[in-house]
Amino acid sequence: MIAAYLLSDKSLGLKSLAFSRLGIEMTPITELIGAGTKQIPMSLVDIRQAADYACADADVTGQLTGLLTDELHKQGLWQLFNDVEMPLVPVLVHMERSGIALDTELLRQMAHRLGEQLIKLEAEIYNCAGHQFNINSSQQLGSVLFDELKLPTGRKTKNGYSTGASVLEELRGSHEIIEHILEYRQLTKLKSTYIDSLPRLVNPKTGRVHTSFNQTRTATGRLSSSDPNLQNIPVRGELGKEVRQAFTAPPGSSLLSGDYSQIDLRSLAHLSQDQGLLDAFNHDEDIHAATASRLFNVDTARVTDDMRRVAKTVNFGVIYGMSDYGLQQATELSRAEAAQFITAYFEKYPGIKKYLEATKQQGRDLGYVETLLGRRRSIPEINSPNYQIREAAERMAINMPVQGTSADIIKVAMVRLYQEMVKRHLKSKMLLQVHDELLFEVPDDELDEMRQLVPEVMSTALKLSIPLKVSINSSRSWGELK
DNA sequence: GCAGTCACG
DNA sequence: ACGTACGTGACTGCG
Repeated sequence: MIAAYLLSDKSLGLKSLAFSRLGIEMTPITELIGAGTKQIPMSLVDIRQAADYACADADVTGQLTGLLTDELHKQGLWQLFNDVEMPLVPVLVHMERSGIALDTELLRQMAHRLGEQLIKLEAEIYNCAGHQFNINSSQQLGSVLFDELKLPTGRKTKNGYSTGASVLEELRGSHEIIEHILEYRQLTKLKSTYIDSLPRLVNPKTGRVHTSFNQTRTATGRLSSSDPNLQNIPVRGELGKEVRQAFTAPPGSSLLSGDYSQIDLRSLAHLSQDQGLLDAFNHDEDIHAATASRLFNVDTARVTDDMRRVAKTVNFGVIYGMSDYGLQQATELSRAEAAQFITAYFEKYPGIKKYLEATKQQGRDLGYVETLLGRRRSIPEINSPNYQIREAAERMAINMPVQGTSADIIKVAMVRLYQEMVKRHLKSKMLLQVHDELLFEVPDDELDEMRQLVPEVMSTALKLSIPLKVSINSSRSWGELK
């Protein structure tokens, strides 16, 4: 763990660490195949040889421990490692081993229904095009839309026309085929990635779906989830919610979720100490409405839905280092209006502007940026002479401390909650983490206690300059949680 | 194995 | 003048 954590790049495994830190060359187990060699799966290796390799692994890991521990101390990262990341390991083990129950019958019904719908959609698309083609091929689709049907071309990719959803959205109304394609894309995505795949992944021994939570994979300190990814289960739209309904609690229990409200903007408020943002959260205001009121110079009560929508986009955009062009693309605004809104935003929140500038400056001076708990991201390209590379690096530098501080917070909450649940001998299980949400399986007789415990621990995980607000919901399925 | 696309926060 | 919002993972097509 210590080696993997310090150098989280996935290409830097034990083998390369052994070489760079200890000068030890570790040879993989290979066999000769023709002219080259091929790695043999461990399951097929002779047991004596496997033992030697296992001992070498343990030996090298032991030798690395001292070196890397020193380095963590020198970089001020020991506390984060020792008090957060290491205690998180058994929590993630528990979550992975627990798995989550899946209503495969519901998914099979959906698969059948969507299959029939897709056949009809295909026919309509072929009819519009005048011939059959592979709708899943963006190359073929681009040729149908832009060469044959002569629709106005938008962005291009390196291999041809872009046919992404944002391009198609702008073509909506110009031809009947566009809407069919958008629907086709949505249905095939959900069907192939979730509805058809998930039932195959139910473990026959446990009858549940078990993900892997990757602790050393991201540049910001977030977790990721893979095989299957349970952090990107659909939620938007009717169909999305229906997929989520297939994630269920067994009889006699419920699923319970604790969600941080606006955690990234709260992280930003704390990091920047911007007075306006702090005040808004301290008064528990609707943050997007509060921003709208400032941007449009109207009372909060007179903020319209449209004004709030723009403010929400700007609030998120700021966390990502958005440009006027980016804001224009994401809204109905013109480029000039978008630029005006960004200027206005920083005038109304001067603390945020100062903070973002200081963060970029730290990146330039030290070569890295950091979160509330000192987690670092190296930003070597922030001094690049190439405008494009440098700007991209600045956006990473702006975003990482915010996203990473939120990750710090929820990780601490997970460790504390798990330890408290063990201490109280609760049978409830922590199942999933989705960046600002924790999902639990809770026996009926523990529901009252967990509904109190989860928000209590989540909201006090770290003490910030503003309250951490947590919403709590329980239901028989993930899709019915609101 | 990469490119394009799209699901999530 | 440049290209254009951060972080992920999975699926399909294609060479």
